[in-house]
Amino acid sequence: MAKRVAPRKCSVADTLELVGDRWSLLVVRELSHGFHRFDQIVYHTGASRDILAARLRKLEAVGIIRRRLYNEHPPRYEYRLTSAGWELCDVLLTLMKWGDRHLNPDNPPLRYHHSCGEVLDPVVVCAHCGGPAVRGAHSPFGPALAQD
Amino acid sequence: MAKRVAPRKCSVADTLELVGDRWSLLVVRELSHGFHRFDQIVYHTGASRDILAARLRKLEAVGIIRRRLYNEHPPRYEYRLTSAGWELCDVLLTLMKWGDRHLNPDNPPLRYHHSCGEVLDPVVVCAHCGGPAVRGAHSPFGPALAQD
DNA sequence: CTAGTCAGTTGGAAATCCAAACTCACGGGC
DNA sequence: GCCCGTGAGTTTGGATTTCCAACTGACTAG
Repeated sequence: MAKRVAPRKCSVADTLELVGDRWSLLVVRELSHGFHRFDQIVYHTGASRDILAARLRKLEAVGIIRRRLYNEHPPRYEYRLTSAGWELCDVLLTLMKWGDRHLNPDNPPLRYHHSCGEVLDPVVVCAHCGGPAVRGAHSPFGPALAQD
Repeated sequence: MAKRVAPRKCSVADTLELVGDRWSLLVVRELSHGFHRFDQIVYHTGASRDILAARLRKLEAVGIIRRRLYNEHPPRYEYRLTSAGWELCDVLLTLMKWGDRHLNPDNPPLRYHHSCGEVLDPVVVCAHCGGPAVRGAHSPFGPALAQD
């Protein structure tokens, strides 16, 4: 009997397994902005405290954040992005750009200065030629497509 | 009495409101790969049929996909990305890249040829200077930060 | 006439989410 | 000593969402 479903094994799915919920990426956003404490993250994201506690555990378990004791007696922890966590900021930037274009076209709620002096306009390009990634991407290949 | 929470208004949060669940971005992935039909999407994503139906409605309502009748009697629909939907592929590429690096470092399950002839290596850069976006991004500004 | 296709819908159990209250260990003011 | 405030959680009880399998309805192929 044939399998009913065969979810495609792919890195997008694998990554979403870790951060594809309502709050995880917002946690990364807050940490990247320098808010490291539990109550600050609750305040700025709107997540409920129990869910946030669970997400912090999960993100720590998979190596996206690291818990740091900043006070003994009583033990108080704060959270920091690991290098893997910082790399998720690329994802945040593309999400932000999409939202700026399609949901807040008139005044983006948040922008960054870039080290070049301009306001950052993040684009995804091919590392080899510098051309737009999506428009030039074609003919996907790899094990994830073999199963069709 | 001070408000207990004040979720930051930002495009990342707004975008996640639309696609920040377990299945929506996988739907976009499948559509971008040329799978447009309900059963194909069920098969390749693993989403349950009722949830998928609900997500397709939502994605259509917000303008990420478009429903197209391809057969009358019985009415059969297929789904296509709108231009806004295609732009989400940038998000998929950054998610894929992160997953390739951190979850599937040995053999990425999926790659793309790029129009330049190389295998696509997507990077997020500043549109003005071409430098890495994240490393050079600093001093965020805008209404989303005013509330702190 | 039977089996298969296909885009959903339905029903019920299981998991998850949420807001608010509570806990525990402190520090400070009086 | 006693009360209040801070801060990172945990508990609670109820609402919501998700999951899964089975079902529907209108066809088509053999």
